[in-house]
Amino acid sequence: MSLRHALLGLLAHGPASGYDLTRAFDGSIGRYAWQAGHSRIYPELAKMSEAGQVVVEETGARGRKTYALTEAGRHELRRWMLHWPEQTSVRDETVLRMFLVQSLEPDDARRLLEGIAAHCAAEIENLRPIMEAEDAEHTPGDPLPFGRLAGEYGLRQYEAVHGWALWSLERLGVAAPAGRP
Amino acid sequence: MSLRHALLGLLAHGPASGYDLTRAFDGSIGRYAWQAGHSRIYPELAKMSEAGQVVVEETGARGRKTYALTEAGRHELRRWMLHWPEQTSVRDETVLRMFLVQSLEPDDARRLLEGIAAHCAAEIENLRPIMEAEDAEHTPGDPLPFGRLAGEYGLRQYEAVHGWALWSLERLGVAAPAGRP
DNA sequence: CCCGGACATGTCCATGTTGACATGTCGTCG
DNA sequence: CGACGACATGTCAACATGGACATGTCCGGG
Repeated sequence: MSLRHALLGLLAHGPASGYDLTRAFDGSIGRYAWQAGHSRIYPELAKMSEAGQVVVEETGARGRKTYALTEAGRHELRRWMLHWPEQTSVRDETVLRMFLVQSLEPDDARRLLEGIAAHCAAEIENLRPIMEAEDAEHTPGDPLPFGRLAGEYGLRQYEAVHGWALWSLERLGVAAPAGRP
Repeated sequence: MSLRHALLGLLAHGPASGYDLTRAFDGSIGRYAWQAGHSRIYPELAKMSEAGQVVVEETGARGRKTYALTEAGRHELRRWMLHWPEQTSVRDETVLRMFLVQSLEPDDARRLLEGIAAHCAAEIENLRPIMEAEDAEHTPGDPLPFGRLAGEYGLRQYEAVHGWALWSLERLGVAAPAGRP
């Protein structure tokens, strides 16, 4: 049921077409939070329209339909954001792999953790300059660029995983290539 | 397709029945990594058995079937663990909410972030003593208890989210209850 | 000895999701 | 002016999933 809320949330910062929303899911939201292809987005927008949560604000060239939130839609988004259920839905392949590291032979585990650490380090190198550039352009007092919080979240996530991988290597007792007694 | 790998990974540290595996999913793996109920687990075990990745090692009381990994199963688990696809499957309601914080009115966003920070702080309070107790019991040199790495991951995750929520409150300019000029 | 709760396995259906198929338009570059 | 790539929307079949339904067993306490 969360696809609907993802769409409501994306529409909250301005009207968009199904195509625009599809591209949004190609970005970090699809990478870290929730995946969706156009084949689910178009029918869901239609259902949301039926439910009165969005309206077709404008019909443009090539059949483009620009959707906008209604009051009901905004209300439903707010309700969902502020009302967290006890158990939320999670399905994350990456985290699953981390839970299962200990099912590997120590040698494989070491290689995997080293790979994770390297990958995180690379992503951090990649993300940090983007965030810093965004902050440099930003006038204090202005609203933050949409996605700035999400970007920071991603960065801190990578830092946490990086730290975890290094800690795990040490705890597995295979991280001392320089050799200790 | 990852349910299969979750089951293979759980079976890697010892034979278990469908019932045992169901209970494993009630724990932290189901909370942070991958959810599954018994209605999916039993059929999946049957299919895995057909595929030769597991075998019924023992049939006990009450129709209990204890499954064990085969060589093929272990091989498939290893393949999956070491071979990461470019795009992994993610669907996380909590992260989605974090991505959409900026779609709320500033006042709602503040309340939400404060709630997140408080929740994380509570979970950290809860988890840290468990980890410390486990470490105190642990003899250096022995293999780590299964799940120790996962627990550490959860702890660091909460710490990261906690830090992010506080940072976000500050960046939104609503975090100075003591008042600055 | 009987009852309740934990143990234990399964099926079924409505809904959610993925990937392939299908169709057509607009703008631009050669 | 023709081809190509990006824009744009949709459907459908196969598969995954979650929750309800269904069934039966073992064990300990009253």
